[in-house]
Amino acid sequence: MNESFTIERSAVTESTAGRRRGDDLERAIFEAALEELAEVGYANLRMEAIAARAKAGKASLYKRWPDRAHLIRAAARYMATAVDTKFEPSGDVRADMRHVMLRIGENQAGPAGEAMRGWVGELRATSDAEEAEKIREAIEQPRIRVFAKILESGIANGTVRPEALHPRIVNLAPSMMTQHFLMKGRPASAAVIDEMLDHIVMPLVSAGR
Amino acid sequence: MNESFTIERSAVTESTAGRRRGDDLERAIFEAALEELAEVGYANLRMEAIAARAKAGKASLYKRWPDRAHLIRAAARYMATAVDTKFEPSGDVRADMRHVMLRIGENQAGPAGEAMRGWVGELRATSDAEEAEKIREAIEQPRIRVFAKILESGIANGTVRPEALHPRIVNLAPSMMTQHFLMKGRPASAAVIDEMLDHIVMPLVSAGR
Amino acid sequence: MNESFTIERSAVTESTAGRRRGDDLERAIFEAALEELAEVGYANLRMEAIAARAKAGKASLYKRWPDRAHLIRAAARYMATAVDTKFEPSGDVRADMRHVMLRIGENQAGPAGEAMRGWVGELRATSDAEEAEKIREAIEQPRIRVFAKILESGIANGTVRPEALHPRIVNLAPSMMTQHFLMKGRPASAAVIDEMLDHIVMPLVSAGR
Amino acid sequence: MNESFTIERSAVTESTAGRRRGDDLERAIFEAALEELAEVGYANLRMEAIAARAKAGKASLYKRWPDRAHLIRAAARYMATAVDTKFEPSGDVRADMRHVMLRIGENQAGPAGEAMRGWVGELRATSDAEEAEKIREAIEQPRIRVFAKILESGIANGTVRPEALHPRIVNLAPSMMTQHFLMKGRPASAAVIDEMLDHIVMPLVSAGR
DNA sequence: TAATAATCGAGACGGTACGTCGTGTCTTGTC
DNA sequence: GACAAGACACGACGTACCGTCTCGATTATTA
Repeated sequence: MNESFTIERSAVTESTAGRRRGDDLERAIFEAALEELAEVGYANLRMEAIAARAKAGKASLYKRWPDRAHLIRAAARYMATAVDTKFEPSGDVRADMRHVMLRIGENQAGPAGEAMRGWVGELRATSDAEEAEKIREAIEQPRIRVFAKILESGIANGTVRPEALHPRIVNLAPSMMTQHFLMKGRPASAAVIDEMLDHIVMPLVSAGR
Repeated sequence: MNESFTIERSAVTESTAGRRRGDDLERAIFEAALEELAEVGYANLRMEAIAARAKAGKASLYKRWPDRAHLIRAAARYMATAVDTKFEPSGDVRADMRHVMLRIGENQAGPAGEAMRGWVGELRATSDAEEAEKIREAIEQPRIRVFAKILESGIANGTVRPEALHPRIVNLAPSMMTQHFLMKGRPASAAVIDEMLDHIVMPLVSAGR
Repeated sequence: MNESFTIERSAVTESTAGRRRGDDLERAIFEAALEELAEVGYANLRMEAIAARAKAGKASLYKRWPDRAHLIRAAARYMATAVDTKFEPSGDVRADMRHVMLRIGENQAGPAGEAMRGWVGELRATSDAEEAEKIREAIEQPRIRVFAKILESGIANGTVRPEALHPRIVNLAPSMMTQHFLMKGRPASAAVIDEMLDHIVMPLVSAGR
Repeated sequence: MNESFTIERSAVTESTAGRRRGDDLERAIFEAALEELAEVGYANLRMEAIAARAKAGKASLYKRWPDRAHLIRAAARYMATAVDTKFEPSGDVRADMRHVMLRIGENQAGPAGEAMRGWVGELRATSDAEEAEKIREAIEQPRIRVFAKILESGIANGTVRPEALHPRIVNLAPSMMTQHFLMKGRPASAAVIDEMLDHIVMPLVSAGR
């Protein structure tokens, strides 16, 4: 699981001795929250456990975020900045998509997956629709951009038909990954991803049939 | 929201005067649970509120189901028996799919949607995978059957290519409905359904391209 | 502890096979109640435990007595009929008193003691004063009579002064037994009884000082 | 009923604004418990009612005392510190005893009486005998000391015989008060106290017969 | 002797209080 | 002044027992 960022950051944190403040403290809380999330899942997440693991007071948590939901969303955003890095298409559309989908799966297996699960569980039509929309876009937009780039490279070399750039199609692969993860409790395996590509995505986007 | 079944059943229930027992009581609890679910959502659901609305003791709830999750799953199953009735394809594949997808959306707007949201929120890779699989199949199977029937009717009249019966494709439309509902907080509108059909589903299943 | 009456009566009960009714059942409940009382004490007494031990339904208990308190009072009365038998004074006032006080102590060590403890615990100035008075008299009267008889025999042979028949003095010895049992949790030992007699009771009642 | 200490203390409590903690809170709970005790009696005492009256959470009660019994014992000790103040004998033994016995009666009519009733009701030979002994001594010792002082003053002026200092005799008057209160549900009246003194206590302790 | 009524055992039920746990607020003392 | 620690008010949890009620089985009474 995403151990990498934890180690990397904690090195920074521990360099500052004594009592942490401001951003330093915030980072420590995020990492504690994400570790808890990965260990016990959103449904069993306790604010007290996060505070204890971060060696922080509960007040320091509630000063920054009004409740568990907001804290986890912020933690998810914090993590996303480190994870969703660049991706350069190779030209082989199927291989590129497969690669990105596998990476999405790895991400879902970590705290990010649990964060999304919790977010979904508390979402309602009556909730603050605007904020929900923002968060959803924050999750989807980077992925859409990556898949759009892949498709554009395919259009450029003639393997993808131009109409495939329709947003509904561009978003199809990550949507299927999300749906699989939420409903089955674990990310799609490589075999399942292959099926998705061969029976759904590639037939839809391929040029010259 | 699904008031129909409530009225229908309470007629049966109230015919038996005095203290409710066994199935009578179970029905009353289910209906109270579903009403609460629709009103406050899974995240704000309280066992005490269900018991109070059902005019039952908490012990009567805990005697039957070990926790909130089991109760809601059972309530969802109870509801499903009344809702997922037959559907006869007309031969017009797109119209039939559109009709069923709209009905799925209506269903998601009621307690069934909140039940699924709660179920998803508590699902984890480490949870009892077997039971989760059973429940998921109980949700998906009836829908798969309906969509398979629609596609078969299309194959019969030559509007659908035979390869479209692949499970991954058959399950595509309901999956997109689920994904939309979970991530956006409300069911897909008619316009969105039209886009799904025109850009994703119909191109994939249509014969003679 | 008072096993004797239990064995004696259960012989009668078991002679009647099948389902018990009426007085037979009532006796079985009393004995179950007294056994429970001796085992767990009044504070931990459960109606369900009594019913279970008596192999009776709870309704059979509540049909006869409105609550735990009434049941235990009735059980105590039932037991008293067997225990408070006659006593013939020997003429030796101190020895007679000592003997009766020891018997009171034995009685307190059994279910009767727990019954009294429970009765005391629930007594209040605002409670039904009339019934409380009746019960208290039912407990005290037989004892008063015994001690009065002892003192009368002492007056007859000149070892006791006639003024000792004042009710407050007659009741003194059993009162001290009761007080000791309630406050110390166990009946007065023989040594304590000797002290009571030598320092309190005998000096008060003895003639010719 | 002992309103005096309530007012006196609450003045201290209310001086500190905001949320109460530590001893402040403890005092508030004690006073709430004693008021409840006086109103509904030990048998009908509910932890939730005490918490509500003290405007405290149940957890704050259970953090300090494991159960109702311990809380009430602590409350009784708290109250005793304010009540069992000094008493200086006048030399008139009968008048002094009468005065102290009347004060004991007043005390029994308040929450202290209900506390003792509850304590007695839960006492058993099998219970923690050591703690029970401690509590009993805490109740009796101050009284014994007062009565011993009275008797000593009588010995000094020749109205009391020296042998009257035997513990069993010294404790006799308060024991009779306790026994009367427990068995009759209300403290001994002045008339009853006079009888106790004239027929039991004074004859036993008076010198020169 | 069979039918009928009463009583019983078993235990489900609605309700209340329990003792525990987690939330979000607030206070204290430390850095 | 921001922080760690944790006490606090609140409220839901899941459990235990109360006193009521329902059910079918057993027993006594009447036909």
